[in-house]
Amino acid sequence: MLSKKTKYGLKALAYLGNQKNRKPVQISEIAEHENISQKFLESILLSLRKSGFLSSKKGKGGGYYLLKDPDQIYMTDVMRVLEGPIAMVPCVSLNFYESCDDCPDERTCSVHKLMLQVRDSALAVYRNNTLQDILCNQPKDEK
Amino acid sequence: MLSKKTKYGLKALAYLGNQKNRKPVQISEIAEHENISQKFLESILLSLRKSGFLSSKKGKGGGYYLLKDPDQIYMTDVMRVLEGPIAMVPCVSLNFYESCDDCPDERTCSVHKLMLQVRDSALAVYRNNTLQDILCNQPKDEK
DNA sequence: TGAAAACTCTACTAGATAAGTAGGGTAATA
DNA sequence: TATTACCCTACTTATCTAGTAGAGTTTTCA
Repeated sequence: MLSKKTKYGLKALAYLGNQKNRKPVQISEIAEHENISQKFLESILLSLRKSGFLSSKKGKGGGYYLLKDPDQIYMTDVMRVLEGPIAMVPCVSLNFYESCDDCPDERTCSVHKLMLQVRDSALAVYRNNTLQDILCNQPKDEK
Repeated sequence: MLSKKTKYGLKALAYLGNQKNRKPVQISEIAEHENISQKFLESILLSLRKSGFLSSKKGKGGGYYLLKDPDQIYMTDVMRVLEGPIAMVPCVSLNFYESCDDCPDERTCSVHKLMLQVRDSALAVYRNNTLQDILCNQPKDEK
């Protein structure tokens, strides 16, 4: 299952991506618009900021804004920060590899064989989508 | 993450699939060979039996055995029984659909848009794999 | 027949994780 | 300089996972 953290994080990113300009948007505005607990959203935006997707401005008129254009923000990176490993088992993870302590040989492991394919297919989707691709306001000037 | 239940269930199915004949195999044998707690495995095999993948024989010389040939056991069905919905959010689930209470419109939801693709890609993998495909002893007579 | 082998079922539990809550602190801006 | 709004830590509640415990039932073989 997708965690609420990931779900809310994606929605917040999309909300920021849908802004006409890159003026800071207050947490309270995002929280209200997307039906998210404000305090919970704070912690999520914080981790997105620490990972380099967002920046923030303090004081009156402050808030969060995207650091990059939506078409430069890949879902692969977003998902790894919000949800963690893309693989369903550590023994097929690219970035978080760990061997299974109960499995004598990965090469003959049925689970490994299946999960490797699942990981590759998920990865293909995430690599093929940027934030731009999942916005509702698609730009009119398509390439 | 893949639950241990699913992992063990897949391993047990693969173990049975790798048997030369379809004689019943004892729980204890599977548990020992695959490093699984016997009691936990019991409950997993029970649910696989109730779902029609396995049958069991009681008494001396009893055990579990596959009801169908490995190439007739689809991962789509196995995963749904062991792990539950294949979709990462209920609003894109084929068999366990539920609308999100916090989302005003699925058609403009970024999360929906992305997770729909993820579901489809995972589904494609599971539909394309039977138990036969993930065994280590592939039959020599390929079609 | 009867005892042992082996599955069946219910109930309980420790530990981890998710999802939030609470509340004070700090920095920036009008 | 007061207000706005981000920043951070600690705590809590609920749910789920991965078992554990133990008694019960059925079947088979000697």
